[in-house]
Amino acid sequence: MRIATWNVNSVRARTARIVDWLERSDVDVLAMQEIKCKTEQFPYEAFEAAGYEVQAHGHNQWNGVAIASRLPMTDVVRDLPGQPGYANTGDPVVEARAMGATVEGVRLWSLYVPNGRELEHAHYGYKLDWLRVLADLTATWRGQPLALMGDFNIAPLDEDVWDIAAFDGATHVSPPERAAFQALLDAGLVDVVRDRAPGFTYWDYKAGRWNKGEGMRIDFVLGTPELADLVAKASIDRMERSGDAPSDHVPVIVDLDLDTELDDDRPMIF
DNA sequence: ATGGTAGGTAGCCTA
Repeated sequence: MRIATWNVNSVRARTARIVDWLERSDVDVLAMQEIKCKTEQFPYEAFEAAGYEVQAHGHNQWNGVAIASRLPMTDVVRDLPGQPGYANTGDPVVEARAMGATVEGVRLWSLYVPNGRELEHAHYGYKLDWLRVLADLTATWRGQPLALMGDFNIAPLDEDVWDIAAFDGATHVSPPERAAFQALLDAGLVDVVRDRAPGFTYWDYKAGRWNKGEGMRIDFVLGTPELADLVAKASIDRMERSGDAPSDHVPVIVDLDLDTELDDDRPMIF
């Protein structure tokens, strides 16, 4: 089974490009982030015509996640249990940043971690709170094949940005953010892509970052040991950053060898 | 060069 994650930066702005990529890449399950539309606005028909069922979760023009699969999805869950909310003013609102589904006995989450904006911004504290909840949940999800897939908006290592000196005082590389990412690993997850596929996953539209090769590695697939045991291969499709109207992120792909025997008697934990 | 671009939306917000 081939699974992938991709911050598509508006599913409606590049529907054909995404569906074409899915078919061409022989992907079974795609976790999308930043669909930038309401659940009911998702372009379901184009995906269904290509043989993919879609479960989407979007409240408005911001954020939004979805999972497209050509294998049956079960136990679809929207939002993290206990997911913190955010609002610039007024009461916090739980944003559409997480959804889970089970495919072929593998629990998958599509996650869009808050950006953080600036170190002094309330959004930054929100980001850290969000990651704390995710780490606490991760501890309860252990013992099953599970992958957290998405845009984590954190560059864990200095080499994950084009020039660490350019990030002095910036989000995505600050020690608290990196500690929050490490907490996910400490909770039992493994980055199943890093040792198999080097390179960046995101290049800002601004300042010609793509043309200058100035990217960031902020999209990840983090798996439990049970998931990691199934991984045969991983890759980053960096050429998806080129061409006509690309997303600023590219797909991250993981191949799972499901011939490896799974313990079907083990109960799934949500 | 002290900055850019892109999407959703209809005035700006977000990244």
